[in-house]
Amino acid sequence: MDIKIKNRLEARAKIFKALAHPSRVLIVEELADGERCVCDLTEKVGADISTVSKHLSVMKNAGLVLDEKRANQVFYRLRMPCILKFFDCVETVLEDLKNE
Amino acid sequence: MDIKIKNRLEARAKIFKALAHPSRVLIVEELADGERCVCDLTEKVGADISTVSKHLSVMKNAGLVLDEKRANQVFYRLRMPCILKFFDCVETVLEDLKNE
DNA sequence: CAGGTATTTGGCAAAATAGCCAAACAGACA
DNA sequence: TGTCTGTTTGGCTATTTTGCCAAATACCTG
Repeated sequence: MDIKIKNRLEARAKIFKALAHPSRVLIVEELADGERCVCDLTEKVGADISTVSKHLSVMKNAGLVLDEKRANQVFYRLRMPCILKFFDCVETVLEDLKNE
Repeated sequence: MDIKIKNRLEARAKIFKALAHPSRVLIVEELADGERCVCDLTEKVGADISTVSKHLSVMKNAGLVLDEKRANQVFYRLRMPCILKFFDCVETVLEDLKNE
């Protein structure tokens, strides 16, 4: 397969991968309301802080979130508002599945 | 965490997982043009037909595609047109990343 | 029914991902 | 500087995912 096409497919898949975990979905939902520090997200997710930090790193690496250090806290926020529209679509899919 | 919330997060993550692989991204792109038989998709993807069949099974299980057997071929098609809007959004994300 | 094509399934090995702990780091502030 | 808080990184094991082959299945056609 053409290397260029392959790269494009991998780039797209990387973004979906960054969303393909329940904790990361929760993180996106939280960030939809505005920025959050790692500590807030850790509490919500209910996992070890190192685990949450690694999730955030995956999401940052995929371009889904931005981070900003202020004092000794790091705040994350959604980089792409359109991500939220994904979620509406997913909701539609799920509703549709329920009505079978 | 509330079991209900957990189920919702997992349901959403399942859909993203079904998109989180380069071959499956390619399959969605192909199906955007209309239904395809497994043999067509196998040729495009360039993997073993059993591999492609398993990818399709993941996607079907997540509710992304529908299958229909006609004669001795199985045709797959996108179940949710809004999935394609996902892709537009992803494209925006990628463009944005490029311009850094 | 026999043989052919198209697809799915079982099984296994390789690769990728997840999650915890402990250790390292960074910044604030006495 | 020493210590405290918040975060990231390294390292390890456990789990999940991927992809091939071989075998099973489904349907058509002679």
